[in-house]
Amino acid sequence: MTAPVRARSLGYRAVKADILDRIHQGDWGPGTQLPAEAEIAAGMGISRATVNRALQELAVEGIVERRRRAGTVVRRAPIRAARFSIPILRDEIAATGASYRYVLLDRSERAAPRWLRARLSLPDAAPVLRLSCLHAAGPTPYAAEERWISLGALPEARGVDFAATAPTEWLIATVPYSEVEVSLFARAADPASAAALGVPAGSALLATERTTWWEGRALTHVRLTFHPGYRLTTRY
Amino acid sequence: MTAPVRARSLGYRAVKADILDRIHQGDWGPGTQLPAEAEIAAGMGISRATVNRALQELAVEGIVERRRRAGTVVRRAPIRAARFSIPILRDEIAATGASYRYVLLDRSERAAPRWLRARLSLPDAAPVLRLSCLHAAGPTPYAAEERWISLGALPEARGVDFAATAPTEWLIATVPYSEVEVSLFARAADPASAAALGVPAGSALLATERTTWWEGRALTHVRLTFHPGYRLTTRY
DNA sequence: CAGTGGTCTAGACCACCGG
DNA sequence: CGGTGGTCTAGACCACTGT
Repeated sequence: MTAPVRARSLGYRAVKADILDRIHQGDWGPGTQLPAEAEIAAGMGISRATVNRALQELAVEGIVERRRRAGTVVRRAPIRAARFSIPILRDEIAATGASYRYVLLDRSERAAPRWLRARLSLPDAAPVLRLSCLHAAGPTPYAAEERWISLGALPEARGVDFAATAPTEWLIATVPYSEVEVSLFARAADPASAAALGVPAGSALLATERTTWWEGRALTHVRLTFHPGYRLTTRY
Repeated sequence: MTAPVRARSLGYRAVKADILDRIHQGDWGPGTQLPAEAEIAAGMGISRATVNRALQELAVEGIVERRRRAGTVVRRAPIRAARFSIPILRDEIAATGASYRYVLLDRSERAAPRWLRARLSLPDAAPVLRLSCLHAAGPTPYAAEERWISLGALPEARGVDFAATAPTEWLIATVPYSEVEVSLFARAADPASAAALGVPAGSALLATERTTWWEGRALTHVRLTFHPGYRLTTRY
């Protein structure tokens, strides 16, 4: 008297929802081996390709694990991979309804410090452009940006008016697709960031660092330090 | 004399790589409209379904944007959605090569405080189990866990020996699939966390909070506070 | 070796939406 | 309206891997 899989005939989304329902309701508990694609397809009166797409998405989402010959198995420990979007600040601030404000606080050209040379694989005394900026939601500081641009890789940055254009936006327009490493961590506000954000020095703040390469060559490194109370949130 | 798209005949991955190459190398810059699926397929001598799969993945990754009738367009600002994995601590620590150590620091049953009732939609005076735990990599503290379990939803938690089993692992075994909200933020170490982690109070630490529901009912809420220097990193 | 998922194909119909 | 992507189908061959 087990209920057959309902063929709602709404396509692969329905198939996926059906299977997910069974898993959620314990019908197919962790470790359970699912019927083969062909079997599910036959049972629902649909094509195998449709079942495949549904199962493949469930695999990507970490709900099931699939191996040739071994079949499809419900994962015992769901993969805890959360997807946090790291949007362009302008968009993120605009999405809150506040007006986006950008201020260039400082600009200087200098030789790359050692840690940066190590990070970007730059030669000794490589010239870099250092920018210090503030992104704000109306009157409220939102994030402080410390940006380093390799002038060896991007000499045209010398001629750019970063008081008018935020570095991120210039970079997106100049080198839109590139390889990126992002990391996320907590830091105590240093005096400069604290002043920019209007918080006491030493405050615990969320920060991200992003290094960008293009064709294997390091272009830029940036640290964003967010206002207190900033959170990244996601559901799944 | 433009080079035709190479039909490497290695399947949709090759198609995707081809298209991605063109985008990376500026051949198809931001805002460019790509040929229609049928056109690309014909040009490469392959099936439209294969092209579709390649383009669909590029859309999911935020490289291109697709709309019916309007076609496929290279995004001007790539979506910077980074995927950070939030693994089970035991696995994360084991992956570093250190031995995983778990300690139950405190356990008590009490009425849920107001903030927790709000968070979990609990009635007044709802009983909860509060656990305080430490996860360590060998001798080094790794993360402090403050866990709240709704005893209305999970009364069987009363009988569990959390000195032997970490709450996460018991929960995964008990309610493996559920709805989760995760958030990530920075906080100054309170005295208890600071003591557990062996750092000065007030240190800036990365923390996550996770609330878990099952069939619309809140089960548990946990805050993990990580050791100083903890980073989440991802590449794309 | 045999069963399973991975992928491709050729064709089809539909939903959407810009001109 | 007509072109585009979204999806399904039926069939096929292949790659992998447990038994």
